Amino acid sequence: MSKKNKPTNQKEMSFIEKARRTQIVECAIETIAEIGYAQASLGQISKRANISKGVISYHFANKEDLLDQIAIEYYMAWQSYIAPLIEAQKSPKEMLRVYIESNLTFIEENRKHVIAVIEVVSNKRTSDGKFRFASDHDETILLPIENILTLGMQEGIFRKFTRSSSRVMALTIRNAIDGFTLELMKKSHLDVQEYTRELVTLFDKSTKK
Amino acid sequence: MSKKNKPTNQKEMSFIEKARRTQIVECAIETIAEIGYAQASLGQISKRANISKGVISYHFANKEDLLDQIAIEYYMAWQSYIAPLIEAQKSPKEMLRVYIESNLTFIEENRKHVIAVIEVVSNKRTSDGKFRFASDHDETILLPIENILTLGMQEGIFRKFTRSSSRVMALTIRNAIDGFTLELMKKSHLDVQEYTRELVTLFDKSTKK
Amino acid sequence: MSKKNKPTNQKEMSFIEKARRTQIVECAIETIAEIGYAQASLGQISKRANISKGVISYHFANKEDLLDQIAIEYYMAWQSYIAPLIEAQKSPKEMLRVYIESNLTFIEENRKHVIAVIEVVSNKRTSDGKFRFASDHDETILLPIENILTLGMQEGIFRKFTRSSSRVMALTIRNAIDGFTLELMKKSHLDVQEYTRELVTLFDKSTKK
Amino acid sequence: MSKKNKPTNQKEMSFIEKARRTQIVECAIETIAEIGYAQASLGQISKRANISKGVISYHFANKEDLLDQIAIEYYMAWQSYIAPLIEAQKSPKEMLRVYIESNLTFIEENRKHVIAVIEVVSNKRTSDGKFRFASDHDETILLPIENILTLGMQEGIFRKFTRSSSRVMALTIRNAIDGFTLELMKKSHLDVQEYTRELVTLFDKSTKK
DNA sequence: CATGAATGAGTCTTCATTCAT
DNA sequence: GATGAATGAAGACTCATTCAT
Repeated sequence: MSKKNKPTNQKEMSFIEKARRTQIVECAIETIAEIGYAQASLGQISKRANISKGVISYHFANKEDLLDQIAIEYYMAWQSYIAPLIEAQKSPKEMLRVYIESNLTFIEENRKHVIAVIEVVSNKRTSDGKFRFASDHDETILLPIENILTLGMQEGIFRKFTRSSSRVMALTIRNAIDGFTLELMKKSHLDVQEYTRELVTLFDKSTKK
Repeated sequence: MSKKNKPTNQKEMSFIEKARRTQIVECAIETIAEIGYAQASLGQISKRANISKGVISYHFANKEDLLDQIAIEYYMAWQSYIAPLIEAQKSPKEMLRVYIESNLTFIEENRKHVIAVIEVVSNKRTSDGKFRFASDHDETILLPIENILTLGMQEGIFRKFTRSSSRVMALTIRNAIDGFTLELMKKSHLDVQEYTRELVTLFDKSTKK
Repeated sequence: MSKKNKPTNQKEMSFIEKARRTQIVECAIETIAEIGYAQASLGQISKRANISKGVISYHFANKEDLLDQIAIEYYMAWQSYIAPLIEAQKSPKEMLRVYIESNLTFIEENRKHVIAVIEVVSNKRTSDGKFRFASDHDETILLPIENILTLGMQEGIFRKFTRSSSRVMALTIRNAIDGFTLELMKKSHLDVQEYTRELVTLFDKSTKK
Repeated sequence: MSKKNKPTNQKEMSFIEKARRTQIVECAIETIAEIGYAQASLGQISKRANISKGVISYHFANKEDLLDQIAIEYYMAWQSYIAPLIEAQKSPKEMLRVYIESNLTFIEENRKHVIAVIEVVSNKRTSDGKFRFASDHDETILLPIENILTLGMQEGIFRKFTRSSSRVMALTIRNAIDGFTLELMKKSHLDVQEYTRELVTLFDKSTKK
């Protein structure tokens, strides 16, 4: 069955098929993290995977399909790691702290994957030059943060946020987290604990009443 | 005389030479901003400049040279716009406010250039896969912010910052500013005034004693 | 036992084997007729047959073997449809009329198969670039027509034909019939009755004394 | 200037550009005639032209553009050879004779080109599997023949033709001529004079009153 | 100075074929 | 018998770079 028509339909995939795809995606992540998006050709990826170039084409409709998968898998792993930790918190303040902590922990433990996702996402444009993922990002990434802010405001713990100011706040938090990834790329011996503590303090202060 | 040996030595360039280079750099910026780093081939750039592909090769040692120039020119323009405004301020608090304000203003007025620089910098790696600009970034971009923070701390206006916490603070401020660019790419009708106000408030609170 | 050694030896084939081959050949015909010779990969054919690509390789020595089979089966079906109708005629004039009529009828009823055969035959070359089927064509396709012409000449019904002129006549008749197929491909609503009548008239006149 | 936007706009082409294109088109013709449409890759063509593969891509937007050019150039050469000869004739009967004669002569003198055109045209399909050139063919190739037939009928020299019967007649004439090309491919020592004479006789009889 | 032309390495993709299960 | 998986060669096309004019 061709992958052309249902590239992401995992329901009908055999176990071995899923394993292969996962392996290839992992190699793609490794490759992008190591040599960068621009240099990460299918040839480079297949070389690292010790497979023939054709295997990738066999399991993925095209390069875009493979690259998308990197983002999709990452998002799912991220989601299932972060969400329960947040939900376990009672106060918005704790939620925000845990959001920052868990994100940084997740990033540290999945360095290469995060790097690869960032490269893929930031290089992804539609044929008319517009960015893809733009609208997705707001709904799936920012909204949860904004919800925490709104909750904190309603409970009287956080300062007052308008629509627009909670959006800027959420963006800044997210940018701080994403920026941490880049910092981690440059300095692999970064003290994550400390970085986390500082960010928590910073946003604790900036959200306080 | 070929540019091979002295690609960035502007001293010996004739006026016409400089003009040509500037024109090409501008077209490169335009091109990258419009269609993205990956699609911005020398062919595309020369097409937008209405010149032959060879001209670029004549004036720049290679593509990398051209791309670097985008970052260099941007940094210089940025520097000469921001620096005097900061220096005109008396208190660290005002400096920080002006830093944020002037950066956002500068970005809004140079959208395409900023976008291009971000694409170039984030895709630039050395042949062994490491990021270039990494060390530059700390000294030229972060240090000035850290200096403001240190000053504010010494004057007793800002809270206490350790080496590491002022670094995280500076990074977060910078990430907020850079992130604003991306937001501006996605939503061109963004209210810059408002965004600026929110960021100033946010970092005012987070640096306060 | 692999088909490698006796790809066309139908004697030793089991019933199921024959059925499978027939099914695959039919799908190949369908595919070529629909998307053209160049696009008709084994993948496309197997997709239409709802079988795996490997099955084709299992039942046919190679792609060429499968393609040849299309021509062979067609020729046999054509032969057994046409021959008895011709033989049932008494006069050469009637034979010619029936030849034309029966060919056009056969073509109309086997559109896809004819199209596929034409595509296969016209794209088939030996490794040194020469056409295959070239010599076959003369003996199996043209000779029967020439025989009718000779007969008609001997009986004094047709005009005089030399070796060479009966060959040209036969070729022209055959070209008219094959050309009808192409016309049918372009205009599926062609009035076959009418087309037949015109051709019969045309060649009736051109063979008359 | 990219060939993408104006692949066939010959007005703006320099002399040297036209020469190169012509040379490449000629090599493409040679290649297709020799090894067939399916085997005629850009690599094969460039090899025969003793140029790098990239040169073809430089001068033609894509393979289709090159292949189309073969047909276009042929049609123009054919047109300018045939048309004046026909127009010089006074009676429809002579026109038909000259049409057949000049076509066969032209084909003999441009064997390879004709072969290439036939292969290109017969393999050309749109993305949905339909033939291209189909509608063109009727207007540019068949109409002129039909006009001769109509004229002959009006002058009382030819037998009566309805819309549909003149179409079939024209098709048959054209098929005879195109079929001659295939015959010439198979038997290069064909006596063209004789073939021509036979065809003229054949269609003379079949159009007579 | 500028250009058009050419190159050749490299990109993604397709495909006939093989093979272990 | 049948299949999914894998291969590797070949395909068209892109592009940074070089060079003669």
